[in-house]
Amino acid sequence: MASPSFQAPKGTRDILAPQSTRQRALIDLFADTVERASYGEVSTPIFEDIGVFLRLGESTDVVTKEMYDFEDKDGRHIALRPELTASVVRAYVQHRPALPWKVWYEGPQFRYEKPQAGRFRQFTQVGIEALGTSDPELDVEVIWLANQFYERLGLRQVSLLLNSLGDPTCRPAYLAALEAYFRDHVGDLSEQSVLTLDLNPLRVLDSKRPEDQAIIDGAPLMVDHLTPELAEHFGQVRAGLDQLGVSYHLSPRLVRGLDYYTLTTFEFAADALDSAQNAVGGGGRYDGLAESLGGPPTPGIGFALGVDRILLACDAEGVFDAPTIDPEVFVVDVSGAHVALELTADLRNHGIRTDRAWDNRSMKAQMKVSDRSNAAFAVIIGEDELAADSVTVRDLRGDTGQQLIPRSDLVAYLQNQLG
RNA sequence: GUGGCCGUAGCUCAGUUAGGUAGAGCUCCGCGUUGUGGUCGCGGUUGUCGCGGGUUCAAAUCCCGUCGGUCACCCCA
Repeated sequence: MASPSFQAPKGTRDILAPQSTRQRALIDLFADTVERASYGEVSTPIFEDIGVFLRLGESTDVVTKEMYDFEDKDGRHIALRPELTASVVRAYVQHRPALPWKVWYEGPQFRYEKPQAGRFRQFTQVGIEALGTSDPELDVEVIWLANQFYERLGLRQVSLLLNSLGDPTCRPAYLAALEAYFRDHVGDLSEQSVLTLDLNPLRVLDSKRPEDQAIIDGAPLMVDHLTPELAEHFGQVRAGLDQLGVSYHLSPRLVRGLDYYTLTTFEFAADALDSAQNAVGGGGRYDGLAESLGGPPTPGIGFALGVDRILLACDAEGVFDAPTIDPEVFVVDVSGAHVALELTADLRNHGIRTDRAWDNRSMKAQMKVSDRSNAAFAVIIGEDELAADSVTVRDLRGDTGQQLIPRSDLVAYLQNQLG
């Protein structure tokens, strides 16, 4: 070990196979799920003008404490994206695609947090956003898609929490009532929650401190303060979910971390995870966001799902194994004539996953490596085979033994054997 | 950001309580087969004991700092 020794920065990880293969398979499954519903992929920059993210809210840690921001060489104030909804809405405002605009995304995001299980400084999310209609059936489609994705992964212990957060016509009155209530009980609240109360009374509802629970349980609820129109919207969302057989728990104290959310709000919790970070997805409406980013008033709804946490949940439930990338065939060449070079190329060109040994090692050593590769067959070339323009194919898994195959028949023979 | 626990070979870990110049299993490499793996037997390689200071005749072991991991709060996906 030489003097400078480096490791991946705090809160970041190198993801090696088979985990990387598994993550890609998860993203492929997500893409398949949402592309069936006509969501197209959108790919936005990993960094943005910091102003894009400042619209997310002044009372959220994601914006105030956790952004990676810096000035570039021309003095632009840049931030690594801490989430993707703002970037997508920025792209919408910039390009003005036809409405409704339905998109999906995947990619890394960055938050300067203290790492713990299921929480990283660089983490991957997949998600969708749909802009351009307030139709409650769109809310249902969005929630159903997330639910569908969890089901296709094989997860069974994911529960959906549902709430409505109102909108600017009715939330201020509710916030005033909520704050007044907490002020009346400020002596019994935890110190943390008193601080939170000054920033955003709504977020006090999210406290997990035991001493706050009794007070939170008695707090006024947003759902009781919705305007008739919004109550109707929420009712239609619930009716739609019922119609599709999507089960959910009404969670009148559910709030979200980012300030842009309105109306329908939801979160998915992995019950198989016993850690504190068991939220594997969340989302909702954000009907004012496009306007705040300089666009026309445009309703929108979407969700983001945490890939790392979903994979932890898959581990906990023992589902969604990594697909294999083991070779089907392993080439052992002791001919001294560099046959492996063209043989592997030939097999790969015919779509057969093929690996080989290196360094001119002994046959014994090469056979050992071929066994370890999990390949089904070893293709062996020595001097005898070379002279006969043939190869020996050895069955490494079954009991077929081995046989001499003419070189010209090899591909067909293997394709037949491999099914 | 606050607090608890942890950091020894590639991996999993013992050794830390009562300081005395580093161990096990697995992996890996070779041999037992002169062209054949998986089982078995034999032999072998690998560590600045996370890093930096300090105490001591002597530190993996005690002290301080630091980096990293982990758990809870917080935050959130």
